[in-house]
Amino acid sequence: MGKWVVNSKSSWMQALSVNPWFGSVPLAERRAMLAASDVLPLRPGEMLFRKGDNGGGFFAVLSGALKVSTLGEDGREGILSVLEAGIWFGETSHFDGQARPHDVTAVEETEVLVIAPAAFARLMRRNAFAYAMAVLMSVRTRALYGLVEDSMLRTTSTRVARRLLALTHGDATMAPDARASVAVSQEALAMMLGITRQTLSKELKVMARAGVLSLGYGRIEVLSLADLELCAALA
Amino acid sequence: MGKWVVNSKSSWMQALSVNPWFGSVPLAERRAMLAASDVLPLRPGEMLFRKGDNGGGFFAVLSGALKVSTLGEDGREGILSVLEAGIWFGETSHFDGQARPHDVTAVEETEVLVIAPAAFARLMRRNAFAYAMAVLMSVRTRALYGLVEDSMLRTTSTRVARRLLALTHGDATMAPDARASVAVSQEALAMMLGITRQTLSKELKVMARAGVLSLGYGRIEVLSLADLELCAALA
DNA sequence: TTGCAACTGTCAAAAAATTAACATTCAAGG
DNA sequence: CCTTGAATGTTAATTTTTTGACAGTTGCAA
Repeated sequence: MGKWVVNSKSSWMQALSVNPWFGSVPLAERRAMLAASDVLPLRPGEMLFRKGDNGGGFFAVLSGALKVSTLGEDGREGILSVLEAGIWFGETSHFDGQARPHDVTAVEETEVLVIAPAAFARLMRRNAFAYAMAVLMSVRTRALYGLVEDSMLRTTSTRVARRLLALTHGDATMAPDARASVAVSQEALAMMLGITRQTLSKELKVMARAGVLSLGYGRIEVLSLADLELCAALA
Repeated sequence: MGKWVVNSKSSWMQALSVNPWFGSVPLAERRAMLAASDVLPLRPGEMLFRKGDNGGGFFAVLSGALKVSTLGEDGREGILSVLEAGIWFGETSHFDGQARPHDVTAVEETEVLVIAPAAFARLMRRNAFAYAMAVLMSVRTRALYGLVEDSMLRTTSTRVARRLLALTHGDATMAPDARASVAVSQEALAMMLGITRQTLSKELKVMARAGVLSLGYGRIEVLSLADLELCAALA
């Protein structure tokens, strides 16, 4: 393995370790993970895997972004989450042996780190890695419970605010600091919430008029994080 | 440890092993789990833990049933799942160190097996146990993804059919064979779906008129499992 | 710079769910 | 056997969301 490969792998270590989960994994395991991984480039629109595919690879986003989505019988698309740099995903199928539950598609020029099933199985024999995987899944589980709760007992406006808040924090399993501007179309945000663009537009307008947000073309600026948190908390 | 305790622990082994997940855990781990556990009896309405509680115990239902629920800000209650004999639960908080995300309440006379946090941590040092926990969580994750998808891109009638189907199969993480009769009030079922009793009643009536179900007092009979599966599949 | 595709804003009609109210039916205990 | 609390059945009015339609904007690329 040449110098350059080693160099780039150590720079991934830095970049990936900003993710709180990966950063909390013991260094020895992190090194073992990177040693077992390959890089896969994806063009915008290219699918990493499809719903129903078999095989238990485990992935991390090095750069770019992907969407996790499913198509309903009627053709409507639901976006379950957006995977950004630093996020690890795809472990579920390895453990339960079932097919992949959704489509995962690059939404821009993207590089993905791949740990092949055999390498993953080998890593799982290390107790610290197995523990780390359990921790990763517990975080995912909690996030999913949140989504289920949202749909069961929160109003549309609250759910909009909560989802926006999640996007400012980087969404998905884990990620750090908040950003003021979210690059997402209203169409896409509506798909994440399982509502129509028109309904979302109306809710966003209300918050914009209240001075919480500013709406742009394909992006939403958060003017007051505190106010947004208030919107997310009240109903 | 006296003869009777040992006897009852071995009978639990039998009873608990009908759960596909627990049954698939290596026997040595199962024995270690039971050796590390205690029994906790609960009266109807008694809470095992509350949303916000701290501590990472791990539990199994020996007999009876519990509900997993949360109260919205407005006081409406959402039932996330029903835990019946053989189901293991409560592992999430152990791994992410966060507070319990919901209330868990006995709905009838219930016995719960408890593995205390310290014992759980000890078990986690065994690789086979850690692997088993990862498998358990992967199943839970998949079930949760299903719920999220349902709320995003399925019609109410389909969701009713799917939830009923889940109940006939024992619901929750895992459980075996289908039963023809589900002992649940329409009120409770509506709470599981996040809809009102009236809306549910209307949907059930439609299916009853179609000969798929028969509605009783506090129970729903599935007349044709095949037809119910059809209802669950079409929209 | 012009054309175009993608995105946002808005409206009205239709569909769906909630709220509130009330009658009826069931089953368990006295 | 009868009372009573709990559960179901049903309706009308209201609210919310969807559907479908169309005009106005934006940003990119020819």
